[in-house]
Amino acid sequence: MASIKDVAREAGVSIATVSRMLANKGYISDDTRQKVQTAVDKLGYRPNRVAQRLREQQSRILALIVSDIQNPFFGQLCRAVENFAQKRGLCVFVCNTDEDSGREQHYLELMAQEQVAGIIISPSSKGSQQLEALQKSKIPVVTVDRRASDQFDSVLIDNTESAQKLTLRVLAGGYRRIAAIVGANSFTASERLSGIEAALATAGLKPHKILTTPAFEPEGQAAMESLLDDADPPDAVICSSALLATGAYRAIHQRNIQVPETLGFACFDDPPWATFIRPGLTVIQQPAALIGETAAELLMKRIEQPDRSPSLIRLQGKLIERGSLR
Amino acid sequence: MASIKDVAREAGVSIATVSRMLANKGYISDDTRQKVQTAVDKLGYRPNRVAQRLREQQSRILALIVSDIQNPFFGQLCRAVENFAQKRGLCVFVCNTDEDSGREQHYLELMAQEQVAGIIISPSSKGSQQLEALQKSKIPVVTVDRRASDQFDSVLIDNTESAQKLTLRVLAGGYRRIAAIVGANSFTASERLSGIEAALATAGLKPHKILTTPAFEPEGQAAMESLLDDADPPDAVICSSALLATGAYRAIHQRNIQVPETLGFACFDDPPWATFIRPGLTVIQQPAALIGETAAELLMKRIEQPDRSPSLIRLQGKLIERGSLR
DNA sequence: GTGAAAGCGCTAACAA
DNA sequence: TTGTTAGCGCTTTCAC
Repeated sequence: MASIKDVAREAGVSIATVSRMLANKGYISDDTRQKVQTAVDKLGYRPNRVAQRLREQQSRILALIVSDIQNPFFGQLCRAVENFAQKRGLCVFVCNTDEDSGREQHYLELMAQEQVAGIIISPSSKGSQQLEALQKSKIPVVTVDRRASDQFDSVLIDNTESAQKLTLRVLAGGYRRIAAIVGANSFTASERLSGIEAALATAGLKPHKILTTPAFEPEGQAAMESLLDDADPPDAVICSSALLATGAYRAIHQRNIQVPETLGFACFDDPPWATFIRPGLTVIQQPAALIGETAAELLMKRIEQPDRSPSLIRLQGKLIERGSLR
Repeated sequence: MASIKDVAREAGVSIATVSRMLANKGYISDDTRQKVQTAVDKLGYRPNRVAQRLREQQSRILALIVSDIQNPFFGQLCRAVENFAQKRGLCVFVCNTDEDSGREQHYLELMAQEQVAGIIISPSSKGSQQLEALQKSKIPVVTVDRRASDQFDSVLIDNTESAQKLTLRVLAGGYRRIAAIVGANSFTASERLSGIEAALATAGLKPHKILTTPAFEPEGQAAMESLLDDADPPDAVICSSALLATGAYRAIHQRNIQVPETLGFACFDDPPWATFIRPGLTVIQQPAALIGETAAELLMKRIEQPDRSPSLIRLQGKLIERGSLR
């Protein structure tokens, strides 16, 4: 690969001139500009970003660290971040942690070594280790979907309010024995749960049952099965996330239970099958793309002004009715 | 951020010694090793990968360029590539092209500037521009899902054979007026179409109708609607990809058409809603994770031996029966 | 065993 | 308007 030296030699000028001309900095005579351009074209020269990065101490790389890019929510988020980056000539490292704090740690470390300009992360744990690593390396960080500490910029939805909205809708359907399946050790899930409880309280109710479980599909299915097997089963179930809902709905589906008549069902997130079942799934939809875009913008702001005080942006979850509630 | 200089000063040794010790190269006395380690720990030193990269001329970064990471097939593929990379301490740039050759060009260019170690790409076009760019920059390239030229290593499924297998299954259901909705300008789609035609030919049949359309959801829906509106509608439809099938099924769903009785339906890829509809969707499933892993391995081989002749690896598509065919 | 020094490709301060 | 040069942080010869 041709380097700036080759171009300089070819054009009969110094490397500084080539650099200036390419960066459009300082004055360059039309004649020289011409010569350099010709040399660049002839050699197919491309500036080496690695060298630029080392020299400029500024990387033009963003890191996105999430549990799993296959999760449609994160997929959407990723696209939004990537679109943003693309417009500005940035690149994006995508890292999946599978909610494994070891993997998270590994990537945080790696991204620090890579000198990335900033990190957008959905932190898997509130573990102090991770946090320390983030703080220590002075890399700008924005957390999404979850809040790790008030030291970082964060973009999330109004989980509690959205959960209230959804729960009120369940109550409006006449359901009274309302159970919840919620993710374990999850900031988001606990915010949502408190919204559910608050809404139920306004009707003088308590949750019929609360099942707390790791937020994966099989666990969601198992949880729903145990609810259905109960001597006193619920008449409606709310799941705190798409993966849990997917498993839960599978159980409902397999047992041929009538939704919404026998059982009301609703969840957070908008899984891809939500419109393929009958009736469709009533959900709180997160504005994933907007979250991603907002996070990216916030990150750029922090990169520019490292000392601004951290902000917390809450976006609105949207209730989408499709029929899985009476 | 502490640099190797700081560590050297702190430990009272030269930077060469620190470098050697960290890379575990050459002999180092236990005493020095101790001192360096202490300094490293004290300063929280992390080697700067950007500098390493410039010096070693070897980047430890892989690029993954696909149309859309939100497509579950590419999501799975991405995870497989990322898992592979993670194990080896590599990072992955993820780039989405939306099948836009301008965007593809942009990223190819950018990845060359980034000096990535290799590129895994699902090329959106056979456009010569793109190809040239790939060839010119001597970066190792593996194409997945599609073949751009026999100059590159490729990993894909046996599209034609799989299509035959699926079509024979359709025929076995007693369907005879079999239509196909296939992606336009797509290498993969045309391979699949030829398999469909070949299988039909063995039964002395021709496709009842072939609709060629950009492989997106709305187009799939429109195509299916036009088939259903036809005076002589098909009794079975095969879609060449998940996005088309998603749109197509939406049309079927909205019109309350009986599957598999009134209409047999099958497709390539395994959309997430495949098990949520009744009956489930019969598909040719691509081993996405295996494709990703294989591609990553192939890429590493080429990085190590740039001159080995390009190989084409065909993996088997898997017929999964779920009831959408009689 | 260890250190000095060159150089990866680039930008920017300073000189001319 | 252009060139010379230092130096970003690192690895790797080559001396000692």
